[in-house]
Amino acid sequence: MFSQTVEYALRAVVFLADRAPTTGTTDDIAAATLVPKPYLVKVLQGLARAGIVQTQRGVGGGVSLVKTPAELTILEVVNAVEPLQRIRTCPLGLAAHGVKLCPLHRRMDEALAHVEDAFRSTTLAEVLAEPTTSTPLCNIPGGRRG
Amino acid sequence: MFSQTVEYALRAVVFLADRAPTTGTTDDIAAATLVPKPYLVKVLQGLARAGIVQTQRGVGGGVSLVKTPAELTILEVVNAVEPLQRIRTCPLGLAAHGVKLCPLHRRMDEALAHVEDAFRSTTLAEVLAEPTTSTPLCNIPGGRRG
DNA sequence: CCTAAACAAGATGTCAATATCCACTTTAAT
DNA sequence: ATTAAAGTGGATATTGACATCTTGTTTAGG
Repeated sequence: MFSQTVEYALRAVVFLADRAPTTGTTDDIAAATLVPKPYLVKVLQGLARAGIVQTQRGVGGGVSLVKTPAELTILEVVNAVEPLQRIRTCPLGLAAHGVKLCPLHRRMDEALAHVEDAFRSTTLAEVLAEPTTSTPLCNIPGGRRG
Repeated sequence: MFSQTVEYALRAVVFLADRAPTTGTTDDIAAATLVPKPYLVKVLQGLARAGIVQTQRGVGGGVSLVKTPAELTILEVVNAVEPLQRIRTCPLGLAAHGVKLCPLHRRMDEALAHVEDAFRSTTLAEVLAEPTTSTPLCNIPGGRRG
């Protein structure tokens, strides 16, 4: 349902949010998130182009969030790497049929809308602040759950 | 978000539900749903294996629903061709971390759960019965909306 | 200036989803 | 029996997501 790339982007952003406003190197992020580093680099470049993260080259450089975790929503991250595609016109694409969705596609789009809403109303800070009773599940060295 | 195959399967099933319990040939279905026929055939074979549709070979044969539209849910169709994959363990896959999800993946899974619930609680009959004020958007010749 | 750390970017490889093609089997009707 | 409609199943493109490789650019610090 959610692509690998979205999953990877979210992991990276959660990691960065956890140590915000400090920067992390791509090596740090790859190690913590278990994302293949060469691919992680591409994902991070996409996040940088979208203005989600900023990068600093050279010795002591790294990647950091542009916004604070409290200002950044899951939806922004998802849309940065792979825009959540709502159904806006009937996929059958019959021009004569106008823009209103048939009942089937209206239902499917409603499901998408729910996901979109849930993601829009959740900030990274909320994700990090959530009380967790279980053992750590995100591999953040030294993090609250790691 | 939803694959092409799921979209195609749903179109085909909606078409069949609209003319249930009459059968339709793959040519009929392909023409109405605008699904490439050779691929539609594969999708229908999957639906047949999953027990969603039944097929009849030979002259006068075709495809029809096994259940009535009132008994068949969108979720059954979706799961038949591409099971909706809930997140059951943290994708980081760290064995030592048990089975409870971290806050990030719990949120993602909640979104999936909402989609699953919406699909489970919607029958094909409900989709077809829905009042529609717009021009027809599913290309069902002679159908209520076509 | 020189070096090593660290990100950038384009080229390439891999694989599964999507889509098509073709030879075969089943079946109703004549 | 013969024929033509109609589904079956395996082999074969095609495409884009996922992943990797290699070379280049930026930058802090000595």
